[in-house]
Amino acid sequence: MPHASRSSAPTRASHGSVLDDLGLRIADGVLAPGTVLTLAGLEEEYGVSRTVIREAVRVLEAKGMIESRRRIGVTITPMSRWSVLDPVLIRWRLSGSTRPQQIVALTELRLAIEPVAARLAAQRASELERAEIGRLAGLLKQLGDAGKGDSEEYLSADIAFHDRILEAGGNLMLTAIKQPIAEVITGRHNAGLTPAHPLHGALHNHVEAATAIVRGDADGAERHVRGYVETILAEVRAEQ
Amino acid sequence: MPHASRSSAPTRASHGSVLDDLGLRIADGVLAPGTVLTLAGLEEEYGVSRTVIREAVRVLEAKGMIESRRRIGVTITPMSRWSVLDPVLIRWRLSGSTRPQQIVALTELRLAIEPVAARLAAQRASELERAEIGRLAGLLKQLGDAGKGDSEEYLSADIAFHDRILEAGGNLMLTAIKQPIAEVITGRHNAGLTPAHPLHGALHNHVEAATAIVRGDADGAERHVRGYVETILAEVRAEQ
DNA sequence: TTCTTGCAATAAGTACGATCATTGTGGCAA
DNA sequence: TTGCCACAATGATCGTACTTATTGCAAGAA
Repeated sequence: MPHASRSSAPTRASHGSVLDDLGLRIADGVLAPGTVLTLAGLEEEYGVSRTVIREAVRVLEAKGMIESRRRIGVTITPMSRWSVLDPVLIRWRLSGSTRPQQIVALTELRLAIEPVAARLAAQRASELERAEIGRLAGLLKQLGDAGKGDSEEYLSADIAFHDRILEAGGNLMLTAIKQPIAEVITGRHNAGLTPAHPLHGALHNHVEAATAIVRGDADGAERHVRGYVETILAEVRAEQ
Repeated sequence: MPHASRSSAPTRASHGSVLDDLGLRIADGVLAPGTVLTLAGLEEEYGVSRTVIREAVRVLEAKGMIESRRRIGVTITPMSRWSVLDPVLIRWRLSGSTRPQQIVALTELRLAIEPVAARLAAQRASELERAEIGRLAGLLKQLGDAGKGDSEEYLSADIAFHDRILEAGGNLMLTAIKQPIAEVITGRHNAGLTPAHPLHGALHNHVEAATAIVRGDADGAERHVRGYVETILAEVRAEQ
């Protein structure tokens, strides 16, 4: 028996919602790899036209999540072929049941990317960028010392700090993980996982990293950024 | 006057070829950010139906390369919003006029990812994976010493070596860059940029990295992998 | 029995025309 | 000048029809 229609009322923004729902279900494993669907079935299930289903399927296919073959249908592909760095896919996986593992995987990715971005930033950042990174580090320190590590202000300064470093690295491939990182930071903040008084070592590393970037010390920048990402990684691994 | 049709003969595999051509033109800057197209115009230009154009547009939209708005048309978005880690987009950029910059950017990404993957591999790899990595390093050494650094055999062993390390790291987000890396390695090989006698230091680093992974020495693995990626980075920067 | 060949069924791929929905723009009135 | 409103442009969705590739199965040959 086919699934019941998921949208009793005529849905707005069909493409987006179908894509999002399908993507979520696949990313979360509800539709396991190997599962075979048909366009006709999806058409009925979502109560939308062929066009909408096809476009959603094409997008998912472009992300490597499904494979469409004549005479067979639409097959969910094994996770090893997914474009796991795709921002949208990362969001889907962060909102599914595998969120904890995703956060660890993403933090490992941060451990790879951020120190190198910091090194490049120390070499390439403009004066404006250096000043801004220094300013943000000072703000973080000030807020942290004042016991406001769990405030909205700290959160936005934290995100901005990491964003500016990634940007100052001057390599778009390194800045590409900005958004997922911001989402993880925000998620941890909203879950109450960021203490009012940040760990002294981590805060110190932030300030030192900024100082190193400002004065063009590539080794120092890399080392201190690695230092605080390792702190975060230890935390998220412990939380799992 | 609209462009002449690009396909006089009724094209096979319409979706793929339209997507590829459009993606290439955007990635290469032939269609610059800000350029506005219309579905009708594309339909006529490629001589295919709306269905095909729409699906290609959706996929490019999912990659952040274009934005489709009613009453306006389809606009090429600024590069800062592209999903530059998308394997297909990387391939497009590697085959366009910006190939040299892409190779440098990708190698900087390797400098971030591979050492961390090697560290994780030293901690997590299975016995089978360790053995395979050791075997491949031995093969590379043997071929390199024999002056076969420019052979097909060396090329495939080199790619396999890097792939196995990324896989053994056990983090899909780190393995995601396998394919682009392989393409760059292959491209440099085919361009005659890999010498028959590989640089002694680089070869040594490969062997030492493998040894470190085999014996579970995370620091050593990370250090030696970073060593040879830095060598490669210096080379590709010099080639630019 | 076993292998090849061809037919038929299936489901995706492509095409087309109609209609809906949104939104920028220009005109008109206050 | 300002603000409201109607119009038109264009993507979004729909439904249908036709095309093509793939696969399974059956019939026939070896």
